[in-house]
Amino acid sequence: MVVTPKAAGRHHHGTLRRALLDAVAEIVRDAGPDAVSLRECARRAGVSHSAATPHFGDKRGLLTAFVTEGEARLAATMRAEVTALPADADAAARLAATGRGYIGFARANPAHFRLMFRTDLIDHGDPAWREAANDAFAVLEQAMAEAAPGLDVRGRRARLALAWAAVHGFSTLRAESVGELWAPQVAEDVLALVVGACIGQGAGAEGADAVPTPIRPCKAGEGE
Amino acid sequence: MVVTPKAAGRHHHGTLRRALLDAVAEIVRDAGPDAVSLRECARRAGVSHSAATPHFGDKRGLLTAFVTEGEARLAATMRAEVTALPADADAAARLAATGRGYIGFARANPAHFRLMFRTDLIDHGDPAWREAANDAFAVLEQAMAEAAPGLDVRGRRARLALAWAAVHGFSTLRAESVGELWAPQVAEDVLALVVGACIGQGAGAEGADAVPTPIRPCKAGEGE
DNA sequence: CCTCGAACTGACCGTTGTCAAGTTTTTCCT
DNA sequence: AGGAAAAACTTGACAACGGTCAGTTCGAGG
Repeated sequence: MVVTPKAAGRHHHGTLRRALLDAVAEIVRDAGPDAVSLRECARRAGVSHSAATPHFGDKRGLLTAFVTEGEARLAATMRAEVTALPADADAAARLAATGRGYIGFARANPAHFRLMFRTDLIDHGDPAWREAANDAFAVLEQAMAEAAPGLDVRGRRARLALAWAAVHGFSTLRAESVGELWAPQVAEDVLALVVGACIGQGAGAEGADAVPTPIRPCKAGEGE
Repeated sequence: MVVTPKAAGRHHHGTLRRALLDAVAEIVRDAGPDAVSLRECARRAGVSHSAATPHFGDKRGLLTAFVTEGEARLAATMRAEVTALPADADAAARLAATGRGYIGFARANPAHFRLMFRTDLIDHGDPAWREAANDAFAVLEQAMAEAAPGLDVRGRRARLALAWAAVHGFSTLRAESVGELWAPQVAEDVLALVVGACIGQGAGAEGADAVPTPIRPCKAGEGE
C-alpha cells in the first residue's frame, strides 16, 4: 500500500487518482479515519495541497470514491468466499460463506471498512456508490433467498436484518476494538448460529403482508 | 435538550460542565458527530472557547465524559426494559427485553450512541468510562447467563457475541441510516430470532475448553 | 478589606477545507 | 501541423479548527 509520488519536475502525475486513494487507506491504517485530510493525502502523493480537486471535487468526494471501492471489494470478497466452497456445499453453507466474506473483508481491510459506514463523511447520493452498495447487498440477499426460500416479506426482512446486523455488528465492534470476544473462532460460531436461526422456522412468519415488496439496502434518493 | 447559557456578565457559570455536555448532544443531533467542536460547544453554552479546559482537559476528555454518560444511560435503559416486563416473564423474555433496551437506547439517543463507538475520539483508558462500559456489558451478560445456562465457555462466548453483535449492528446501521430495513417491527423479529438462537442448542457447544475464563467487554489496559 | 485559587478571557500557533487565479500539459478540431 | 479549448496542477488566500499560554475577573475564606 505504498503511495507512488509523481516523477519530479513533471506536471501531470498520471495516476494521481490512484495515489490519493492509496494515501487514504495508508492514513487510516496509520492514524485512524479522523486523521485523513486532503492535505496529508496530497503530501503523501507528492503533490500540491489542492491537486485533488479536479479528480474528486472536495474531501467528501475523495472519501466517497474510497468507500465505493470498498463496497466493490466487499462484494467481491463475499462472492469469492462462496465460490471457494466445495461444489456440493448446500445453501446454508453458502449463506455462512457470504457472512464469512463480510467479516473477513472487514478484518482484512479495516481502513475501508471503518470509513464505509461513516455516513456523515460520504455522499450517499453518489450514483456510483449507490450502485456498488446495492450490488454488495444483493450478494447477501441472494444467498439468503437460496438458504431460506419460501418466506413471506416479513420473514425475509427479519432474516436479512438479522444476518446483516450480526456480521456488521461483529465486524464493527472488532474494527473499533470494542470488547475482546471477536476472535476468528467466535466468528465461525456466530455464523453458525445466525445461519441456524435463518433457516429454522422461527419468528416473524405469521404472514403479515403478502405483497412482494422489493427490499433495497439504500433509500431511494432524488437521483434515481 | 436545551443548552442553558450563563447569565450575561456573570463570570462563574456554575453548571458549565452540564451545559457543555448538553451542547455536545445538541450538535450531534443537529449536524452529526463530526460537527462537534470545542468552540461550537462553548459558543452554545455562551462561554469562551477555552472555558472547557479546566473541566475536561481537551476535546477527547469532553467526548469521553459524554460517552461515559451514554454508557450509564444504556445500562439503565436495558435494566428498565427488563423490569418493565410482567413479573412472570421467563429468562428468554428478559434476554429479549435487554436487547430491546439496547436498540431502544440507540434509537432514543442517537447522539450518544453514534459517539460511543468512535474509538478514535474517546479515551478508552479512562477509568470512569471503563467502569460504565463494563457495567453496561454486565447487563447483557447476566441476561444471557439466565436465559442460556449450563453452557461451556465457547458456547457462552458465541452467544454473547451473537447477541451483542446483532443488536449493535442493528442499532449502528439504523443510526447511520444505512439501508432501510430497520423498522421497529423488524427489530422485534430480529430479537426473537436472536433469542431463539441463543437458547436453542446450536453450534459451538462441542466443549472445547472448560476453564471458566472471565469474559470482559474491555481489554485490560495499563490503568487497572 | 484583602488575598488566593478557580473560572474564564483573549491572543497566538499550526493545521485544516475550500476557493480564486494563474500556469502547464494534453487533447481535439480544423 | 497549428491553434484553441479543456483538463491537471500550483500558488496564495481565507475562515475555522484544536491546543496552549499569559492575563483577568469572580467568589469565598480569612
